Amino acid sequence: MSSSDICSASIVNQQKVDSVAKVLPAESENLAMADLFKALGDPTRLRIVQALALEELCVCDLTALIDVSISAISHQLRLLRNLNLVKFRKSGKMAYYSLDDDHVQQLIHLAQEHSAE
Amino acid sequence: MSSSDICSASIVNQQKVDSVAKVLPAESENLAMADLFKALGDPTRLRIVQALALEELCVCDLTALIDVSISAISHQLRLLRNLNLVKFRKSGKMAYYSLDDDHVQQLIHLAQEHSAE
DNA sequence: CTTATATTTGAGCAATCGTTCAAGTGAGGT
DNA sequence: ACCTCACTTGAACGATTGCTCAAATATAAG
Repeated sequence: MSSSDICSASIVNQQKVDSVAKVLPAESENLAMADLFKALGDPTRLRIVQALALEELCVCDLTALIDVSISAISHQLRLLRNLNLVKFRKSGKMAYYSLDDDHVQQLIHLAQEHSAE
Repeated sequence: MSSSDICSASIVNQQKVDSVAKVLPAESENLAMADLFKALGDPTRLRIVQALALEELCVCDLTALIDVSISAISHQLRLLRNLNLVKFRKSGKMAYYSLDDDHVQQLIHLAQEHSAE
């Protein structure tokens, strides 16, 4: 994008833009927030998180609950783990997953209110 | 996925799974919630929403604020408009955009708290 | 009417995503 | 030891995404 593609300076309210730019979160924080929303932005992952918000479940239980392959569930659980949204404990052959973040339930609750409009 | 891919019934806690399945939101609601999160899950769109949460801005202002082409901003604004997250008014040649949802600011606030951990 | 400016739109393209399949790991059971 | 079961992982695939470019629209001004 070259500067000539930007609207003429007289039209852009530079003062307004500057004051907003000053308050916006830093780039790194913006990316981190987007990653969180992106994680919840897939129906399969959202279902996983919704389920784990209710009870600790093993991969097997989640597969029975969500109509997708065991492998797909496991892949998505790894992604959620990497974002620290989900934690797990091993017991024998099983892996029991549960939520690892207090904010997630509130986020889901708010989203539910929005889509109920 | 065939049924033989699912863990043996004796291991899956069917009672637990059933009770969770009963409480989970319907498929359509799940998709709507995922769409909301997905909209906020892109750094460009998140920046747009963050900026509009502070002030009403025109496409031009947003372009000056976010380093991406006018066209890209406009495309993303249409997506946000379709989800009723953003509204706009026309005044002459300009289009002034602003937030159209009260929950969005709360969502962003929660996400900020999460990523601050 | 012609020109300039702000925005929208459609096509095309590289990059990312979510899935399945097949192979691998690791803890029990026989 | 062997086999089974729960789960993980890597590769490969089609589908979706977000961008740019070019053309279209619309309003204002000369």
